[in-house]
Amino acid sequence: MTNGANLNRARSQKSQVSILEIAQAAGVSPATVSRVFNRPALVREETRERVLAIVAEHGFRPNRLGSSLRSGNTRTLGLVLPTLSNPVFADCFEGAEARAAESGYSIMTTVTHYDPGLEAAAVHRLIDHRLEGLILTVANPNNSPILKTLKKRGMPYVLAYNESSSHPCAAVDNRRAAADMVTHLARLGHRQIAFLSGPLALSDRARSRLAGARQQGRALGLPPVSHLVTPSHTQPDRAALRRLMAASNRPSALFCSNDMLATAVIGELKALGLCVPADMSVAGFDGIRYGAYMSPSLASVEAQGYEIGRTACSLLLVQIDNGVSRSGQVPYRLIDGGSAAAKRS
Amino acid sequence: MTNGANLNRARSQKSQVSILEIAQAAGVSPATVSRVFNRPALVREETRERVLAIVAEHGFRPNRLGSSLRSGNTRTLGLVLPTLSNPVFADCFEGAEARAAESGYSIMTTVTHYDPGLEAAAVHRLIDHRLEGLILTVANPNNSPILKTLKKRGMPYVLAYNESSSHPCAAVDNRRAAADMVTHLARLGHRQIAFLSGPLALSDRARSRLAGARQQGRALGLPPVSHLVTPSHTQPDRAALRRLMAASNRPSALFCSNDMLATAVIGELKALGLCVPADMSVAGFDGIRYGAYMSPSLASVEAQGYEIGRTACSLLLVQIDNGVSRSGQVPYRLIDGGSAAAKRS
DNA sequence: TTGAAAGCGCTAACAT
DNA sequence: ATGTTAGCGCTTTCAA
Repeated sequence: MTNGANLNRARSQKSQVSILEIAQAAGVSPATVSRVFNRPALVREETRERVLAIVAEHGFRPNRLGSSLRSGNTRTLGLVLPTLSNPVFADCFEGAEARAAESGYSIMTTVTHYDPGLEAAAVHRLIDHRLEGLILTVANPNNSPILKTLKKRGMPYVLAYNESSSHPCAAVDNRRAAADMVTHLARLGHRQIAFLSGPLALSDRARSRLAGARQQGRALGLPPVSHLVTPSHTQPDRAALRRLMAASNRPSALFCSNDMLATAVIGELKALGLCVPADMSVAGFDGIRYGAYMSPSLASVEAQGYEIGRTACSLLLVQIDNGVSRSGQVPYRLIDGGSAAAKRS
Repeated sequence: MTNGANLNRARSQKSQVSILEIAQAAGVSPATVSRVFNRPALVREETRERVLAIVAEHGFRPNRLGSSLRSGNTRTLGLVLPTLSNPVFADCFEGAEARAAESGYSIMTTVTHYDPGLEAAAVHRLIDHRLEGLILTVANPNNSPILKTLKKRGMPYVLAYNESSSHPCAAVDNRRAAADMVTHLARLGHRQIAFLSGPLALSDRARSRLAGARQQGRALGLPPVSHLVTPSHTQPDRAALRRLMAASNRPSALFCSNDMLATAVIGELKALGLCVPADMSVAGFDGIRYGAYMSPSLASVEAQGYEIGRTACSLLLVQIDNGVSRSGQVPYRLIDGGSAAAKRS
């Protein structure tokens, strides 16, 4: 450990070219070198070129730490997501990162695995790096200690996927989207529809989608949409699923709160010897690309993660720049996949 | 913009509790407060508690920028991957992040979309943040300007997925794994095997896998394994695929360099009216979880991304600590999926 | 066990 | 158009 520290010091001494050495070599003041990087227009072209020549010669790059400490901006954003294993969040990362890079920002990412305890620790680890803002998906925006902390610290943030009227966010209209899916299932002749999800306390998206599904069920005069809670957000509870299938008023369509769950449900149903969609229609939510390659292809609601990430990042950058915090709604689209088909008697 | 800058200043003034204010409030020197955070054992318990009380009262967290600038360590690692849309890389992120968090490190991630031009720019954006080390997947480690830069700067790094004898890396043995898949296909009765991939120049994994496949083909006395190059690493070239299928010595098995490509190939074959595996066996590489849910399930080689990420991060942390750079091999496992079945005549 | 003082690399006022 | 100076928040000798 001591040894390691020594090595580190040795290493960093090598790269001890600071703005000062560049200034001396170019025969100018450090301030001028700084200007060359930050306000090149203020420097006479000749001087600028002389400085840049020296800079190139040394392979010099200004140390952001010094700059950040002095000027207060780190050009770094934080991204806090439940997981990247779910492609919809991976896409969100890509959208956010692409937008951030366009404005010269880098992104520090962390995942919470839907664990509110981890959420807090992870966010603190990020905040300590003095990020300029945060994009995050929380369990529940109405009761999130983290959001309170951020507000108190005056740290700009935008929610992604979470919908909220009291916080800036980038999301799809989950209620309406879920309602549309129910309408779709009803058109296919389904009346007994069950909604499957993980614990609602850990995902307000699941809650909104369930609410939208139930509301639309009522509006269409269907029997109440039942709700099956599985411990995990991505894996169905085998026993519960079996009970559901054995019930007398067994549903003819399962609407799953996300595509990973829907995919796993289809797998389980097959394992139970049932055929999708002949014995049971299944629909998901998110529109992950793999859904299209499955057979039958997955019926779902496409909520483009890339656009959510990109929008959230744009909103965040505006907020950092102006202090104006707005929300944005991202469009969705029903995917008419083969996993949800006309009901057979 | 000016307005925005003012707002920013107003915001940051609020959080102007520095170690100095804490020191004054606790009646100690700033050095002591610093010790409470970094070497608590050196501080008398009573003093420590007094300081911690004040710290808690103010919700104070030390500014890492100051600390990093002074001490030289940012507790931040960089991660450079081709894309996170491919679940195998998303898993890699999760493995690396989990390991990093265990040691108090945060991760800055960027994606290159297999574009060597982007690669360089992205890495420079990261380096400027004075990361302590980098985990990266490059197009070709033997001829990568970035790796040269890193070496020159003395920045610790570990390759993920890339195999190399001259750079530290965490990867599976791609040649052997591909050879094993060819053996598997041969056992199923296939003799004419084609290998599909994107441009080899952009992925040394594809190159190693092709080499392993060809070598094993020869060893088993099969006809030469042909190679079909598609412009994208994840999407097959429809026309080329059609030509391949129409050829007189048409292969009976397609070995794709990764699962995303394999998935898309299966989709295309279906679109051509062909049945997998009856008309054509298809195998992939990576072992993404969705493969198990497809029907037929995807034959593949599982190379756990999570483990690759985790291993790479462990190796990197050792390197940062000791200066000792080692490589690690991650095990793989053949997945006997239904998409590759016994050859029918 | 604690404090005083210097300075990490940079930029922003202010001065010229 | 450029230089001078001070200091961002912290840690690290060195001294007491």
